[in-house]
Amino acid sequence: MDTGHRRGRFTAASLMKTALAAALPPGFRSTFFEGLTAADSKAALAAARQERISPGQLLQREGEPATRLWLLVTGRAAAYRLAHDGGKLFLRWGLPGDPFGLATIVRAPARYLVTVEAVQEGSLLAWDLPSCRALVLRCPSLNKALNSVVANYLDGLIDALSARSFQTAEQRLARMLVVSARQLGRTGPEGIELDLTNEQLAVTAQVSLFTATRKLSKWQDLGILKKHRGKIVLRSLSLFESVGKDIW
Amino acid sequence: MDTGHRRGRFTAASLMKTALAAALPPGFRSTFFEGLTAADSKAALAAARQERISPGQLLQREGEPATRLWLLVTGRAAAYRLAHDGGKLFLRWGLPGDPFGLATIVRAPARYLVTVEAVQEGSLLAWDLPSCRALVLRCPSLNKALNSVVANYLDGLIDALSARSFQTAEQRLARMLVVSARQLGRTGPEGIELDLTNEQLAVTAQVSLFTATRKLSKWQDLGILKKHRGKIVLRSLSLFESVGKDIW
DNA sequence: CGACTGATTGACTGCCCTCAAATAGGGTGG
DNA sequence: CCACCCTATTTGAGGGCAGTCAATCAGTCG
Repeated sequence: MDTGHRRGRFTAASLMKTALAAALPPGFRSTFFEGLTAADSKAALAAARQERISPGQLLQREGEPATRLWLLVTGRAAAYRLAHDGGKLFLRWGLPGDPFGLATIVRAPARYLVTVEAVQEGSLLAWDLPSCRALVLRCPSLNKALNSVVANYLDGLIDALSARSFQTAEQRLARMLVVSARQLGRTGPEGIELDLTNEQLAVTAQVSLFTATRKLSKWQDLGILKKHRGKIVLRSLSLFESVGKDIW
Repeated sequence: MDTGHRRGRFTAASLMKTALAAALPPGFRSTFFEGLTAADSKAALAAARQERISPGQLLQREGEPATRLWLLVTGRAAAYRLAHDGGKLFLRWGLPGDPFGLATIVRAPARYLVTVEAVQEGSLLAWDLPSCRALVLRCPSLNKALNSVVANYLDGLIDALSARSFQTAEQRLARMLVVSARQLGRTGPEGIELDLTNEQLAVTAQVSLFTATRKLSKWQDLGILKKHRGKIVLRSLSLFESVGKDIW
């Protein structure tokens, strides 16, 4: 069990004493814990339950009563809303440290706003309803932190709506490449590597699979990116940033 | 000065004693005050400043430092985001009782997320930064209430994005007619009356002015609505509701 | 009776989606 | 190592929704 002494600002020795914390990856950080005292964080961790997740697994379903708050610990998740015909409206990626199920605390009546699905193997940390209530009672500052998180969602959503309304398919694709690269890109020898299939990119950029393929091919011909199966390598972000803006 | 004794749940006699409250329209209600004690509401009112507004006036500008929280008291406002080319991305209507400038409390650093413009004569009630801080200190429950409000914005935004992505121009128009009718419709002798120009409707439904005109004409020919200059009369909401859904 | 703003209609255009069909990568079992 | 399968990807042809542009008509107000 790797408990190496990293200098993550949150993995204080005190936390490492709990059994659960020992199972957390080293260097694990979450906006959710920022603003909580170490003691509060410890208490929160003690009340949480850990769980493994697999690709395709639904972590919460929109419309269902919100009964738990959870944190993605490892892996990747996707938040989307379902269309009536079963289509998926991609909203955002979930990465290690991202909180979900905020509706459990925030809304009344508490119902999940979105559907969240795991897209990689991983694990999460969950609090049931009684634990949530205890948590907010114990930490009033939590509400303010949540406000901030939700406000950021708002901002991102407005951006997405703006993109969908004013930008062309090509611009949305470029924008999504940049956004995704920032979130889930690794720096490799030839540029920024992204584990995304054409289809995933198409869904996230709100573009048909075919136009996504065409634009990617075009960009590959131009030499500003390289593709393999299920993987995209961007030579540089700035090129795509300039396409994503609608300044020209 | 009309101080008739309505049974609005908020216009308690105690509030009416303040000078400002006397200037409030009778029956005035706001989600913002729900969950505040009468004493807190009174204190809040005492700290507020009232202001008149006129059509076209910008009440807040996206990106600018958020320095005040305010409540629309009378009139109508529109919240939108600007595109780079000056185009407007309509987000929602503001009606009497609606709070704005929540970023002042919620975000750090505090910057307005959206631009808000008055579209009718009216008035607002504003709190400056010091008053805001005092208010949240005095009323911790405010944070929870704000959470709820912001979560509702989120929900509405996701719906809008969903509509923009999965629905046709016609469906979006029908949906927007329903949404607008609920918010600013009056019940008249021939149906629900809406003060909207074709252009306003087009902007709110994210449709070009011309397609809006065409669809409205079509619906008028079908006899399910009637138009005058700057005014639309819907015979019944249910017809448009069924168009708005994408069940068929 | 102009002047202005709002509404209408037609013709044209283009982005991007749909559908069909073929190709290629990557893993598996024989 | 090769045959095979399944999935990801590519490419072309065709079509439709809805946007742009231009011109005209119709209320309203001074």
